[in-house]
Amino acid sequence: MPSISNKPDKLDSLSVDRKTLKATGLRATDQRAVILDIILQGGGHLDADEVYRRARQKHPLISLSTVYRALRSFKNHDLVEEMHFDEEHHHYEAKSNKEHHHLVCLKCGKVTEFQSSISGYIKKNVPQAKDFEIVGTEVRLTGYCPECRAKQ
Amino acid sequence: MPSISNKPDKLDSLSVDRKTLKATGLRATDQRAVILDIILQGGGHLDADEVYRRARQKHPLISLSTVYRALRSFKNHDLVEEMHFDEEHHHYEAKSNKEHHHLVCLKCGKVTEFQSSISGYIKKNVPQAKDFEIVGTEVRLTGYCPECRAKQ
DNA sequence: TTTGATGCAAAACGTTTGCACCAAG
DNA sequence: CTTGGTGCAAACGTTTTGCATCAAA
Repeated sequence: MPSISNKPDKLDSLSVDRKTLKATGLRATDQRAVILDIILQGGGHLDADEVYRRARQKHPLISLSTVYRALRSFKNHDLVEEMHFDEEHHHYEAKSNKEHHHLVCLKCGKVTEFQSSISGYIKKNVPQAKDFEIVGTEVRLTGYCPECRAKQ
Repeated sequence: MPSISNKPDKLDSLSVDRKTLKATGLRATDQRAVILDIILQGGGHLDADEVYRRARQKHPLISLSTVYRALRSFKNHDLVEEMHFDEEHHHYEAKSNKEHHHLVCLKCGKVTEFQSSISGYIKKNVPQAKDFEIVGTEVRLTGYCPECRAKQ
């Protein structure tokens, strides 16, 4: 029987992250486990600086370049996806098997996910896409979210 | 009767550009006429540096900041659109009234346009988009173009 | 013991800005 | 004349890199 703990599953999820890292062929350092955890638990759409800010709470000595290096490494190993919601930053989210896309509010910046098989629609309806080997579909709708529309 | 010229329509297109600029409320400087011309004739998908390189051929003293300022101004006045094909640069293309999207080859970087009313499809099929006021639809398919697939 | 990961500082990158000047209106 | 546009250099914010050190395997 494992020891009793009143803490949430922080240690557990970090040890899962360690396993994920090893399984992916990366070293299971504290920093990378923390960074991976933040992205997996973080609800997606975090930019590098936000990851850095959250990571420092758990691991105060972590450096920004470690965050960048980890994110790039995770991206290359298909653990996370890099998105481009605005022109200034990259945003990162956990790789998901379900095709989903994003609505970006131009006023408040909020990002809303939705699922839709747009790539299927495109493959069926776009002749130019026939000869292309499509590996990624990024759909980004911009506009104004219900809240911002109401406020104005 | 206008004077005879064996040149192509360079002067003509530049003077059209001047008219466009004035009609838009901008000053018709040589630099801006050249920049606008490059984008209008350039087949789209140029980044700021490429515009700069081409502009220097016609107007050697032009500066990079002038290019950036012109592009921003054109964008704000809806003469051009700013696109995000990759993470590093902005790309600019002439504003078109027809909805079109892009296939980006991950190998050679070539960008292929296609037309498709994806926004219509999304408005019909995505509940989250119902309450959103959509002003822009950017679809970016990544993959490998027929040429690169053949070579490999 | 090997090699990937780290922290720091410095550099690189695309882009923007302050300023004095110029030129279109 | 007025005001928007220009060129230059310097600044900006984000991301990358060189290097010596560290620690996972």
